[in-house]
Amino acid sequence: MQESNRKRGRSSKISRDRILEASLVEFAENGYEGATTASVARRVGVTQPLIHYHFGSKEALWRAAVELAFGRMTTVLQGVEEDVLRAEPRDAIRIMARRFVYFNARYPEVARLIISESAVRSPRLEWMVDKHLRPLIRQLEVMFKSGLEGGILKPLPIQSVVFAFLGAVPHFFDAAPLIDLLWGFDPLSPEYVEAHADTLVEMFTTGLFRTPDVA
Amino acid sequence: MQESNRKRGRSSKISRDRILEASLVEFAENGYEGATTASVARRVGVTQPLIHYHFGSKEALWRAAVELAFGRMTTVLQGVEEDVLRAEPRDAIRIMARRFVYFNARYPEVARLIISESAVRSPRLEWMVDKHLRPLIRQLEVMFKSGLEGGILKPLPIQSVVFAFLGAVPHFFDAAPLIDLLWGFDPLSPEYVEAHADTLVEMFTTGLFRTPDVA
DNA sequence: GTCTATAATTAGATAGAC
DNA sequence: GTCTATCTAATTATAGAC
Repeated sequence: MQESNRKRGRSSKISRDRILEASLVEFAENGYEGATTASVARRVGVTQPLIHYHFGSKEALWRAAVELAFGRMTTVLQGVEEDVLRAEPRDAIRIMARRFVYFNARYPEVARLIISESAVRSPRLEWMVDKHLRPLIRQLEVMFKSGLEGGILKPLPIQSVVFAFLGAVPHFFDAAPLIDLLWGFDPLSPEYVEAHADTLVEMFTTGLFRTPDVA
Repeated sequence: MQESNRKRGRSSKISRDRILEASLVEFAENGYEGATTASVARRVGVTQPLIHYHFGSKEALWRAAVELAFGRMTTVLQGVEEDVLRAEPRDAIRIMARRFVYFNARYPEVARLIISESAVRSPRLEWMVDKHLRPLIRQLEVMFKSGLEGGILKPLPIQSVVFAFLGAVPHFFDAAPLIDLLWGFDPLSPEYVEAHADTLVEMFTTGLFRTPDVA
């Protein structure tokens, strides 16, 4: 730990980290094309060329931000697996879902960063999928299949289930400004995070209908 | 109807419409900041100043694209209401959900355009919410409440339910390039649209678990 | 490691010819 | 209604001082 000059506007030992952190938010909010290195620099309080000193190019900065995002996500997912082993299968799935909700509440930029790149086929998307997303999804598929074989989950196409979940969970958190305008509350505050976790678990496990209503 | 010179690369009576249509896709794919008027012009095959002739500014073009998007959405939602009146309540909800899936498969840009603006509070977002989104959400709330009072739906917080649904449905379609990279199929093709509708209706009404499993 | 200065490119927007 | 030409501001990136 080097105790030095921080919070002085300009100059700081840890400015590389702060640039990286700010870039994650910037890329998540505006997408790759919409993000600017000048805006990242302004968030941190440094000059724009400093970003090139630390990262070389805008694209390299974006890659570093993606690494940071997926690093956080896999950390959380690995923590989940231990709990899963100890729990009754149905509860294991509930625990996993809740963890994913908490993760997205804590780091709403991560899912948003991924989603912002996913509508256009680009070398960036291909790199992100090959290096980070595909392995993660394969892991999810394994867990889903064991749920199927254990007779716990209905035989539904995993691709639809996965994308429904990946769409449903983070949207509540990364649309915080929209939710504030519509209803005047902050979805990132603890009570709403908890409520969203409860609601999603209920919805995805046993549905919205009161009576089972088997067709 | 003026029958004139179309499909000639440059010059066309209906180029205003084609610019508008292309801008909707451009804004949806890249977000407002990431979108460029030059790119819209290139999509259509006209020059960039022509956009300013027809729409005045980039922001006015964006507003026109939003009007187009919400016009399509409300058209579909009004069509739903007639069916709803004729159907058994539980089926009415299923029909509505299916329609929303079909709509998003047909026009994946609409939801994406909304979502791309919803992470940052801006005058644009405020305008979109006041003029278009709030009325639509209020309509949804009315339907949700009647489902509650009819004893059909579980008493869950509507905000979480709405955003889960608004996140889950379109993501499968606007992430088509990502899905192609992961699994090699096109979610916009009819069989996958149908499968996604089936899966979402099943998930949101009676859940993913095979046995009801009431806690 | 961080700055100032600046080059090269691209953005949104206007003027004016056809 | 559409184009060419062009202005100004903003963008990524580099050079060089401290």
